[in-house]
Amino acid sequence: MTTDNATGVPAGPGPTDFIRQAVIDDLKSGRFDHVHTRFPPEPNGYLHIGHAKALWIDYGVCLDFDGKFNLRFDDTNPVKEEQEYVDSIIFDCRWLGMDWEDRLFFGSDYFEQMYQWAEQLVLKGAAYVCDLTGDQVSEYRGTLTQPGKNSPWRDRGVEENLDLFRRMRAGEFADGSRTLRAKIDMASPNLNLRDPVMYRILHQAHHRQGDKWCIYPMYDWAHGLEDSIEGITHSLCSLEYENHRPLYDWFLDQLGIYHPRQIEFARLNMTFTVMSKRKLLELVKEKHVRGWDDPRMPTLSGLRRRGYTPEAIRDFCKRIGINKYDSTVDMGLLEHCLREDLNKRALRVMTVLRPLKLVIDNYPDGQVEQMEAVNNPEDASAGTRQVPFSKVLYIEQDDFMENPPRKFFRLSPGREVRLRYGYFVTCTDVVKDAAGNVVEVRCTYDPATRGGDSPDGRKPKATIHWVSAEHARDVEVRLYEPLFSVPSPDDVDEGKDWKDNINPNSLTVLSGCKAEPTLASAKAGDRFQFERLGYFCVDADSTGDKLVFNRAVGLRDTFAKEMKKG
RNA sequence: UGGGGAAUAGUGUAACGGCAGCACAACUGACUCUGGAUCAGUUAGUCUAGGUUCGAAUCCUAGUUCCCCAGCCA
Repeated sequence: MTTDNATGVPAGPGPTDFIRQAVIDDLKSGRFDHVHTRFPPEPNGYLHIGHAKALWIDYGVCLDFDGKFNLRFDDTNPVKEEQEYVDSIIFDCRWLGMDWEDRLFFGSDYFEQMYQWAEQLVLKGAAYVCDLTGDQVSEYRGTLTQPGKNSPWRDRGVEENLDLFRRMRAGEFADGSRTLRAKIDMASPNLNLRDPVMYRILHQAHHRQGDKWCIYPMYDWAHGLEDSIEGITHSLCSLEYENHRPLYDWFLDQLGIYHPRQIEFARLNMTFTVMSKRKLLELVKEKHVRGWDDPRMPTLSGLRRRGYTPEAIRDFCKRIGINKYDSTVDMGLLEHCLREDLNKRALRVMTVLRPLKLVIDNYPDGQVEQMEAVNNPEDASAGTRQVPFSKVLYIEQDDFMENPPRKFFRLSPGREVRLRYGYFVTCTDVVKDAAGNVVEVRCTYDPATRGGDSPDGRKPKATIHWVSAEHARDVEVRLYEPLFSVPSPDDVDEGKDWKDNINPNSLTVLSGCKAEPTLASAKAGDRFQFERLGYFCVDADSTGDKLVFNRAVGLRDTFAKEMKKG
């Protein structure tokens, strides 16, 4: 971050996006003398990676300008909102590293103040009670190209409006029978300004306010007031609210109260997933996934369970930038961020996913040697560990081919490879079952290559991982592919819908995987690199005697790419 | 056919009238006890047409395309 010496205004790190530029302008012009942002989730679903982007913008701007940041629930609709969501959102925000100090707020806590302000608008003739039904309201609203017409109740007297509004609050009227509306302009080309509803009647208990209210404020009325009450300077939100900004401003101006500035940015889209809470809810409810925290979900809880780190997600948010047009970020970028983070931090361990028995004929029966293995080649301080080696091992089925193609460097009859941190072994024979499948590989080893180096400088073309059969721990491994089989699940032909694009093979469960004994002490949430395979995270389904791993992301695999090319 | 926004390599972004740069992806090669990591390199872009200017991604005009708005959702 650089500082403009003339004004003392911090200019933000690196390139300045249009939001930070606007903040700088406001600080310079004196419109605001400090920065205070907020993240205003509605507790009607779990946070996803798109929220992480918004969170990072809100919180990041606060950080860059040495300001303050509030976490505020926009809980104005009791029909959809639940405490479960409040709890998960708070947890996710903390996990991502957000700090709101003691400023955790709920829009619903301001209901009384909002009500008083509404009476004020009624008193000055800027709001009225309307008896139109829902259908009538939309009929009177007009269309995109035709102006609306005034409600017959638009010119009620102030006294009558006040009386009716108070009786709405008192619970005298049925749901949907009346609304409080702002008196603006039924002919406005901006439909949001055609006498928008401020309050609707909803005899519904609120997750936080209980039965205290039976009228609930609409978003447009409530949001600016919440921002104003909290002294927010910059109210950052997504693009679809651009059309609402005139209304945001109108309410604040009518009331003559503190007036924050709303600035809009584009929400995040990502390939191979969907990002609407409605669709994510549908995936959960219809059991296409196991829950909001299914590792295939783009929710923060899903990503966490999958093995994502908050650092990787924050890095991703920094890299994608901020803009005002629709764009779709490549899922590969998120994966890259995780690999980059975990490469530096994850302990390496050897696990065989699809075991193939390898017997070393000339290795003494019953002998066990402890081989020293490096825990993290990227971090010397991670140290080393001992891995048991013996006559019977498991190797990866993919690491052996009886009739290898040209570019296959791994084990095949007559060929020598290095067993990582072990010995060089040469395949001498194979054992097949009745169906002709290779079920066992026979080898000889070179005792002079202990630890993986040959005194004569011989260098095998491949190094493969292994686990000692006698010492192996059986584990379950869950492999994930994208939840959708196409990059843009929402692009569908007539008659099809986004759910037709669900990838039927998004989950592969492998049981009987063989892990080195080091893993015995792993706890849920621990992340490892399984050498040559990828990064894996211990799932919460693990029990004392059975470990379950999720593959967070595979290692880059240039061999697989080569094979694909043929 | 109203109003509000927006267009830069395959993708995501930077350049604020002065050499179109970065990242991801892809592709080469080097190195490697992970076909990982790392390192070096290559490919590839200003929506279109005019105009202003010594000079335009940037300013102006016209057009094209895309997104948002007709909830008593947020």
